[in-house]
Amino acid sequence: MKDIASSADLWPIGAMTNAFDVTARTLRFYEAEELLHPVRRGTARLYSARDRARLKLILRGKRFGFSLAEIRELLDLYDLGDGQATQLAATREHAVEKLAAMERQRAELDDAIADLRSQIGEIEKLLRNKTAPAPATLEPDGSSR
Amino acid sequence: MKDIASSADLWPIGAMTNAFDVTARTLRFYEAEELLHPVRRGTARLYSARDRARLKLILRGKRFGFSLAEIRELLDLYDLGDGQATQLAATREHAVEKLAAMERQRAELDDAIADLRSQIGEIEKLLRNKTAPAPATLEPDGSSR
DNA sequence: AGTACGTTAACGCAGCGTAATTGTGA
DNA sequence: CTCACAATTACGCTGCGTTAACGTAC
Repeated sequence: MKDIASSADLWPIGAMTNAFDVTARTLRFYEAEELLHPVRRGTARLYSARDRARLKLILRGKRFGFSLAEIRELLDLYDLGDGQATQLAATREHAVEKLAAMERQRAELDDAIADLRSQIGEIEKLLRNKTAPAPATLEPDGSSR
Repeated sequence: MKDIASSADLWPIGAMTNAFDVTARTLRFYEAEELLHPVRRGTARLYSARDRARLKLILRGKRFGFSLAEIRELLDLYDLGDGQATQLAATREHAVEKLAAMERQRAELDDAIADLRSQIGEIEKLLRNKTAPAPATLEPDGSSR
C-alpha cells in the first residue's frame, strides 16, 4: 500500500519558517505557549494545515497588537471542544464578549483615523493659502464623541 | 492690574492626575519622553488645554495598542510648526502614510472581527442541532480573500 | 511682615514586571 | 534537528529619598 496518509500535507519546521518568515525557535516557543500543537514523527515536529491556519491568525493578531495571551484565547474559541452544550454555550459567551471588545477597539481606531484625516485637511488648508496665520491645532477640549 | 492672564486655564500636576487618572510620575515620564510639554512657573509644571488634549490622545492611543513612540509621532503631526511650506508638505506626507497604516490596521481588525463573527455562527449552529458530529474549524487555507 | 507648618511637587536614577523572544549547552 | 533553562531586549512605568516651593494660620 502506498503511504499517502503519512505525508498528508504535514510540513516540517523548515518549511514553516520559509513560508511564514518566523524562526524555528519561535515556532517551538509558540508550541510551548500552547498556541500551536504540531504532531510528532519521532521527535520531529510536523505542522498540519490547521497549524498553519492557526499560525496565520497568530501573526495577524500580533500585527495589530494583541498579546500572545489574547491570541491564545481567540484561538481557543476556534477550538470547539467535544461539543458539550454547556461548554459550547460558555465558549459562545466568551466569543461574543471578545467580539464586542474588538468592535470597541475598531470604534476607537475609527476615531483616531477621523482625527488624523481632519488634521491632514488642516495641513492642506495651510498649504493652499500660505499666508494665513492659522495658529490652533488640537481644540482645547474636543470632548465627548 | 489684575493678573488674569497668568491663571489662563493652566493646571498644576495634581489637577491632571485627578482628571485623567494617571500618576504624577507618569506625567513626568511622558514629559521626559517628549509627549507633553507643560510650561513652568518657577519649577512647577503647568498644563495648558493643549497639553490636556495631547494627553487625551496619548491615553486613547495606548488603549488600542500604539506604542509611546508611535503616539509621539502622531502627536508631532498635530504640531504644525512655523508653517514653512516645505516642512508642512513633509508633515502632510508623513500623516498620509500614517493614515494608510492605520487603515490597513483597521482592515485587519475587520477581518479578525468577521472571522470571529462567523465562528460564533458556527458555534450557534452546533448549539441548534446538538447531534451533528461537526469536526472542522479553521479552514486549511482561508487564504487571500 | 515674619515664620512655622503641612501639602504639593520637583529631581533623578535605579529598579521592576511583563512580554516575547533568543542564546546556550547538551 | 531536539530539549530545557537562562539571558536578553524592549517597553512602560514606578519607587524612593531628598529637596524645594507654596499656601494658609497664627
